[in-house]
Amino acid sequence: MKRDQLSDQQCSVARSSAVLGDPWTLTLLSDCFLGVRRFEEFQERLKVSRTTLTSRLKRLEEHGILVQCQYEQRPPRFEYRLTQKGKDLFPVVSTLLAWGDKYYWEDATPPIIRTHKHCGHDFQAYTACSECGEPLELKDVEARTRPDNDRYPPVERGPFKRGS
Amino acid sequence: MKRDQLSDQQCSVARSSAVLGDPWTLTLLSDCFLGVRRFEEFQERLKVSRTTLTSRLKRLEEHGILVQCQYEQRPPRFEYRLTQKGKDLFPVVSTLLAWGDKYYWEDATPPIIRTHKHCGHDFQAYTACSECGEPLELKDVEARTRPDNDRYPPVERGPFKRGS
DNA sequence: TATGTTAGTCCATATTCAGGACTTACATCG
DNA sequence: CGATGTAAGTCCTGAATATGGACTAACATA
Repeated sequence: MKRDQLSDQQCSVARSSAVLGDPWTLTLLSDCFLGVRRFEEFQERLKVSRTTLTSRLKRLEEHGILVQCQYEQRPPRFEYRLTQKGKDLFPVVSTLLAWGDKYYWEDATPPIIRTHKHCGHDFQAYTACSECGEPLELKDVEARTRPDNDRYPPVERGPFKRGS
Repeated sequence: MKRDQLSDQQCSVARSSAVLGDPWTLTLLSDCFLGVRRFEEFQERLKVSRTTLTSRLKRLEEHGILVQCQYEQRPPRFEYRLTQKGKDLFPVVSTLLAWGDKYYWEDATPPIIRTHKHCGHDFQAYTACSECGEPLELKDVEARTRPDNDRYPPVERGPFKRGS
């Protein structure tokens, strides 16, 4: 299967991955959340080739995650901004960052520190249940596929069982 | 820059992306959380080429996210299981899934439904602040880079400002 | 006029991927 | 005994994608 066919799968992770699933896109989005908006700035920070950057920005635009805005008339200049759909990726990037901080910096201070203005503390993101607000743990989650989902049938052994 | 050099960057998202940032890896992990463990089963569900699957499994193993366990002596057969580091990716996959459910299924029933055994309800994941427990919102977060982080200097315009 | 800036495009080479055939090491069926 | 089946891969070839650097357009500034 090719990457763009992933968009047609009966699985939200597969569809999301078709758009976000490459190393530059995720890092690029992380930069968006830090306020980066311009081509040259992305290129300098990511150190990705200009062709690849162009294609990633285009894909994110096609999928409605970024919009190109003109910020100068003459000469015509554009920048990229997050749409609401893009802003809604904030939790994804935040949890990815939290995981990276945990496993790639361990006890050291991570390279980017974030403060929650609401409570005034430096924080990490964690994930919780929308219904009861408790932190989400793998062992408390039971997944089932919708009956008509023949593309991703349930696993025989049953999800989340048998130790490691 | 090449993908594996991302692992050396002063940015947790970049490092995480170096390992997870491709469409198959994320979908593969999602299947791991559904209980999938065997080569043939991954291959059949993901419909990815066998060579690519082999390389992804190898990478996840090298990074300590999966371990290969022998589940049968004769003939020797192996399966892949999540380590603790791998299980800690559950929030990442969960938020990615929540985003996909929101934007690719809108009001329809998403293809995979998850129940929180703790409270008994079907749920979606949301992300919160580790210090005060409030749901995390982009506008409440202020990010700063560690002073000695010359690789990812702060953005001039300041993070998270100026509307869209 | 010369140089600089921003947002790209173009091109040659290098790397990676898809899809299918093949392999190894056994178990089972007739 | 020989044929077929199964799981977990490897090997191969052609196709697609990425890299890095040069180049371009459309202006602004010195």
